[in-house]
Amino acid sequence: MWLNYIVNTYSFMKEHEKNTEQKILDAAEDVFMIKGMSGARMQEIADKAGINKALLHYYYRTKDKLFEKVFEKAFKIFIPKTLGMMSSDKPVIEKIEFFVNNYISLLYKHPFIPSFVLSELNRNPQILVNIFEKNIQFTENDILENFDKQIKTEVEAGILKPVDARNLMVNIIGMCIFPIIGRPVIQGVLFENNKAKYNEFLKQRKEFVKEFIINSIKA
Amino acid sequence: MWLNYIVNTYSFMKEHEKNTEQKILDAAEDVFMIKGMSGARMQEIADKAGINKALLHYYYRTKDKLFEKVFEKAFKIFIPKTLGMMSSDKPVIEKIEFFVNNYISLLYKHPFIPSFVLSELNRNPQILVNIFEKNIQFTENDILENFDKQIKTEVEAGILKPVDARNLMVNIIGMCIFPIIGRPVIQGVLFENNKAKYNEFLKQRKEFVKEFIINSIKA
DNA sequence: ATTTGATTTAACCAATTGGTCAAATTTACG
DNA sequence: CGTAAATTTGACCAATTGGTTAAATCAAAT
Repeated sequence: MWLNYIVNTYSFMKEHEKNTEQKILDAAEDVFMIKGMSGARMQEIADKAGINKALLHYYYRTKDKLFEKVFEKAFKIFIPKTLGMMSSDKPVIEKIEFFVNNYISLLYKHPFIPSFVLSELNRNPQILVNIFEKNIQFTENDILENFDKQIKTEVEAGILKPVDARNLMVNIIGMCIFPIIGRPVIQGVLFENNKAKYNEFLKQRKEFVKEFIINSIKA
Repeated sequence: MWLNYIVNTYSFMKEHEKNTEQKILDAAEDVFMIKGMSGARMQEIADKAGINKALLHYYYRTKDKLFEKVFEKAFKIFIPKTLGMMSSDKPVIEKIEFFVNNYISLLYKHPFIPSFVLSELNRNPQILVNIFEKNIQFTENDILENFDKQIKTEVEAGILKPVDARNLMVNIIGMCIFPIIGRPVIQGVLFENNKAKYNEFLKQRKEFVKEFIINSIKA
């Protein structure tokens, strides 16, 4: 359709109106996210995109290249946003409240990404190195260093108990991410496989986690 | 070798002394754990076990049956032990200290199981239902209910702040498990991909996590 | 209308994969 | 020993998989 180049500019367009490249990427995301790299089939991606398998290879030459695109997109949704949530000049407690709110919302919006990214990364940690090489200057170390100093300042000001920044970060992310990654186990073992109960559980997590952290580190 | 049935009884035996069935199971564990169900190759398992591929199918008829055995073993190492650590009549704080110590040790001993189990479970949650059907009466609900009551008692006794048992469990497990599941990201982003620094980090986690939890829930 | 370049398709291919089978070898046992 | 059962092997197969190719279609500029 010759109108494509106009229509494609807008996000309210429906499936058949998108250009092929985007349709492929969306389909690939769906399939890779659930089946993983080795479980995904090029034919299934083609079917879901409503195109021919040869066309898939016309746009993204190999499975690996397509996978790389999908993985990198998923990875970039999380890591930079995660670190971004930590960089502001709010006091630590407020920063943590902000972080937990936004991070859990992000997880709720993309529930399949964490399991996908972490399991593929466990299977092939080399992917990370490639991403690092491509995106030369990640400022994550500055952010961490900054957070560390801020904590120390507030400890001396008598606002916080002494606490290691890295350990704290791992605690926070672990508490947020585990209910998502471990959904099948949690829903099965803790909630008798009741989907509604699990969702209800998720809804009250934000408040519980925030209170739990603050109780622990407030002086 | 006709001595096999004697030799195999003991655990100090070397690879070539084990019986074929066990050699296969060990090899399958190695391969499935790292490559996952769809990434694993029967040929690789056979090679690693030092046997013929046909022999693999002689002992475990299909890939699915072999996978099921490996998965169930991995799953059973964690879930029952995890719940077991919660069932004692120690006071809550002591119970949590005991749990964190033992759970992190367990994770340290089997670092590939959590990622393997959770990612396969995310890809096919049905597996859980099958396991539940096989092992009819899991007593996890009693244990949870018990833990909940115990907390309420200690809250009324002024020992603990009010805290929901399920949320607390998810927090504890999340904090313990995330450093293992997220190893590539943590090592890469937090520790400049330095293996030694990551290991050092793991070593001090027990103390940090215990203190973090207790600080949070102690009245 | 013709040409040019980008897009799309159907048919095909070589390699891999899970799985089988009949024959050979080894083990257990009378 | 001899023989029956269990174990092990090499050769093989059908299906699947990622990927290719040449031809067809389409959009747009001359």
